[in-house]
Amino acid sequence: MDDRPELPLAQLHAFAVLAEELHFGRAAVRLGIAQPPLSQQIRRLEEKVGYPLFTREPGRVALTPAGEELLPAARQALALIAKGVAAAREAGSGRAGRLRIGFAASLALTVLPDLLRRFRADFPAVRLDIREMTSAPQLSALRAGMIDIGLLREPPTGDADLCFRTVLTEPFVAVVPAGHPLAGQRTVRIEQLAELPFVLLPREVGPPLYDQITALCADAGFTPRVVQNAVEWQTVCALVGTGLGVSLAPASVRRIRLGGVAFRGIDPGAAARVRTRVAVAWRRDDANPVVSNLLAILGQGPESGT
Amino acid sequence: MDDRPELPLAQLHAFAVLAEELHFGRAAVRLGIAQPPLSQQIRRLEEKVGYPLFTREPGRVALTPAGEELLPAARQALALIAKGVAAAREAGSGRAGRLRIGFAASLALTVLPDLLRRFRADFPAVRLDIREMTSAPQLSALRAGMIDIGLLREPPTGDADLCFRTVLTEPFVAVVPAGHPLAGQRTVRIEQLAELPFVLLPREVGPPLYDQITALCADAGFTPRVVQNAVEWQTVCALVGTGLGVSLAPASVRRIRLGGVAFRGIDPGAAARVRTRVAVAWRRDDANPVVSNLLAILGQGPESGT
DNA sequence: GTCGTCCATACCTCCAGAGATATCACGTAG
DNA sequence: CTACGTGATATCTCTGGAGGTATGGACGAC
Repeated sequence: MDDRPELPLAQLHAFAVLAEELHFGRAAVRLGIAQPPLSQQIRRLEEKVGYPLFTREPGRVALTPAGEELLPAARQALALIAKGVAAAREAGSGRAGRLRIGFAASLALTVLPDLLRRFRADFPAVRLDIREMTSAPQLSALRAGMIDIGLLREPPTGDADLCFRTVLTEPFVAVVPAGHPLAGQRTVRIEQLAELPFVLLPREVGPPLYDQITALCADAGFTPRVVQNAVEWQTVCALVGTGLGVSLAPASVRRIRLGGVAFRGIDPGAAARVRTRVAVAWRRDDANPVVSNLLAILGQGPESGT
Repeated sequence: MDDRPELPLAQLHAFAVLAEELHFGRAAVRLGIAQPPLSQQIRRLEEKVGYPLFTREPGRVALTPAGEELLPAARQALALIAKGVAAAREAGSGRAGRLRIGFAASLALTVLPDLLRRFRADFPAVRLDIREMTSAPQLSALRAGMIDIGLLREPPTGDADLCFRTVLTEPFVAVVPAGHPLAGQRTVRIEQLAELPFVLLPREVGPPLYDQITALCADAGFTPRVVQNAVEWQTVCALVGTGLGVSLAPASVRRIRLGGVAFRGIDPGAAARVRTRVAVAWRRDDANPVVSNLLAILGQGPESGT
């Protein structure tokens, strides 16, 4: 069984104030109580400590050596607790604390910067830990409590522990070497990619997105011949730029500025209307108010004018 | 009016223990109470903070961000107060604290070392500030609260604010140059000093002692012709050693080992029975228990065998 | 399903202590 | 001397909260 401190904090506060004023009357006024209760508080405290803390010679109140020893401890403890409670309230309200965000690399150029900027504007005291992760690891990191927020593509549906909300949807674009004949067209039909070598993300990085891309090809009557994998879209585009092959990618890869690679819209038709979804993910039972605050900001929709 | 903290320290303790155990049952056992009261304590604390501090998912208790912020503050504050109270008790009992001692230089060779050694043996945690001061300044320093204990010669009587207790008495000795004819005698009669130049302390350093010495001379039928003042007995003896003159000094100056100076007892008679008193002085109203402890040690009398 | 674990809730007792007012005791200043 | 300032004491009220027991509800293990 632990030792139990039996000093009410209120008494220590009275003690600290009296130690400053060295005058029962004035100290009582500062405390907002009458003088006799203050005398009692101090007496009780002295009883608990076991030794007098003040000398009361008529006319002058002074600290005893024992009081001298207790005073700095009392002051520091009071300050610590006041600060601790304030910090806890900040954290409790979501105005402060920590938020660990995992994001897919391709989003570093689109939704992420805007989101971070707006969140930081509203909650400057929240420490943001952002780390780049592909989609599948985000889901397990969320479940393990390693991150609080995930930003990923093509969220799975019907997850028991996790919630998702779509942040934006975007169509696919064809990624072709700049020198390739297809780069000369304004738009590309998916069938035109049928015979070409493909550069794609490995399926494990994000199965739903991979499946969506292969489904696009299947609808066009072929199975893409993947000659090269890369775990980031930046790399995929760079490889396409070397002429290694072509790819199908979410439209936001257009933001990647690389020489030797061209992005072309998909030709009108069913395929052009297929869009990939970017979603935010969080634990369904996460009570962290910082998470709610971030979701609220996302809920306001993208800032107008940007 | 000051802000008044309204967190009982006991609740913070319960919080800290629960934060370690993360289990209401075990934490309650450690606190020595039943589980429901602990739940209530935590609930009350959460109400006062305004936000939940723990998440209670069935099977697992965990800290919320707010609890995470509060915990270190609570821990530190509890430790601080425990230490502060312990220190106050040490100081209150006189086992720790500070003691400022003023002492006459001539006592540095006699009562002071023994006293300090014995006091430190019993109260090793007390910080001793010792400073050399002549008698008169000791009295004002005591009254002003600059020192707590004085060690001086020939204390005044009937002081309203200060108390004195005689620590030892000692006879006077004649201090003569080693080469002087008087140094050849086993004892000296005071009359034999009548025509010789004197080296003495200035009267201001300790009027009663000075008056006592001149009274000795007056009883022997002469007024000493003082040719040189020195504020410390060490210096007086050194000057006597140079042949400048002779002196009458408390016997403990024999401890001063200097070449060229001889100490000789006073010849039997009334003068040989005159003794100077060394006393300890303290404020009558001083409640500092460290002072009482030192006086108690002095009260035991000098250690036998030394 | 049943049991066991674990925390919350409800309800009760009880008292320490916070607060107030009135008064006393003691010094000091006029 | 009286008046005032200051702190301690006496006495009362009242309530917050600490503690208990009994029980409920949710979940997990088997």
